[in-house]
Amino acid sequence: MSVTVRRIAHLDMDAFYASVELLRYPELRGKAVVIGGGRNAAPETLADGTRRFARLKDYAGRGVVTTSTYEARAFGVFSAMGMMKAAQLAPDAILLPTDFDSYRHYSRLFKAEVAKFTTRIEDRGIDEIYIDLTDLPGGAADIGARIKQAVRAATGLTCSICVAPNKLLAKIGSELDKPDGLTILTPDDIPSRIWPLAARTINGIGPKASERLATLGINTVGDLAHAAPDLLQSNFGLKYATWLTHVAQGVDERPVVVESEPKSMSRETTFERDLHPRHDRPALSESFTRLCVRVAEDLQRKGYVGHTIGIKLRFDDFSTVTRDLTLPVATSDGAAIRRAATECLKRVALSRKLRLLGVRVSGLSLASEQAPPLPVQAELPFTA
DNA sequence: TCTGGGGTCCTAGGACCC
DNA sequence: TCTGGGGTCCTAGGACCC
Repeated sequence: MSVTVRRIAHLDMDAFYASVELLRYPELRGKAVVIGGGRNAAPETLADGTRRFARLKDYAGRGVVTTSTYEARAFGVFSAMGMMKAAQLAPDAILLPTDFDSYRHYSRLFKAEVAKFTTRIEDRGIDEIYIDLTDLPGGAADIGARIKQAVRAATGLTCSICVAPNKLLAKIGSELDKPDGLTILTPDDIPSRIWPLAARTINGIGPKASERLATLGINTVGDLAHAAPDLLQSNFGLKYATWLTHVAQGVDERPVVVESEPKSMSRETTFERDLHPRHDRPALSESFTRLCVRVAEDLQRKGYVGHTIGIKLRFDDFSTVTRDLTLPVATSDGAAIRRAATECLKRVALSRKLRLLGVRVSGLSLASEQAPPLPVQAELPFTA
């Protein structure tokens, strides 16, 4: 019996959004730069051709940091942090608005470059991919170096790559030598390079699970590797406990998934101020319609219909509720989505101000593969 | 000066069907 | 007259990821 050892790479662009912005504004290289917030953060070009940038301390609003440069991270400013909190830590950091069109452009560029090596690529979002190198000739370090070089030549951007026997280890490894890293991990490296890391660094162990683990005295991956299976099972359930045991040993059999279909599409918005369900009804109603229209446009543009319509509400105390309704026929029509979403809305007690409103369509299928509508069934009379 | 927006997957109870 | 079991769909919530 022979088992093929896979060679899986994880490629992660370094501080991706911030790095794209530095291509456009090279004068910001070496400075603390934070990406986030809205239109008003756009730099202004002065009469002498120099640009004036907004500062983090000028920001007011409810946004979060999307990305920051390594210089800004030195101040403790990281992704997902509230902008107002970030402004306290680094008031003089440069603030730039997010420009998703640019990031998508560079995302396509780097993925196209990697696709010249192999099409065995799993898309993991705008700035990272898994690559199955198993069938490529040559050494892992050599292939990794050539991919990095190609990405850099095509985009001017650096990335970090790890080649490992599976996705779990490759993902962890790509963080180990960031930025511009190239890491090779083998099973022999697990005790020395993986076990010292915080359990939280494993993809799938989030804030809740790591906190729970900490109460059990499990802080590192090594602690997890040596934990009693019974202890894990009684705290996390059989399925998650089994998974924890495997990942601590570096075991992960998940394949690189090259193609997948979307399961849901949604649009949501956080209001600049909390809205009162009655007093602000016109504004809420307009926002609600707009979300339905936008999600309908998304579906139509991508050629999907969905048969479950859902809403999401977040209240001023940050509590969140969802409601959904499954329709007999899948749709991508804005008015139909709005009608179903309105039915969902009727099932929520609106006793608090609203912070967020969202609309989601799930149970997607390709519009082109839809069954033709059923003929209208003649109503059968009751027979005596 | 708390906490975005777009997703996936899992769990769990109840309805409903065979 | 006392209580099957398996399967799937629907709904709500939550953890987690980028």
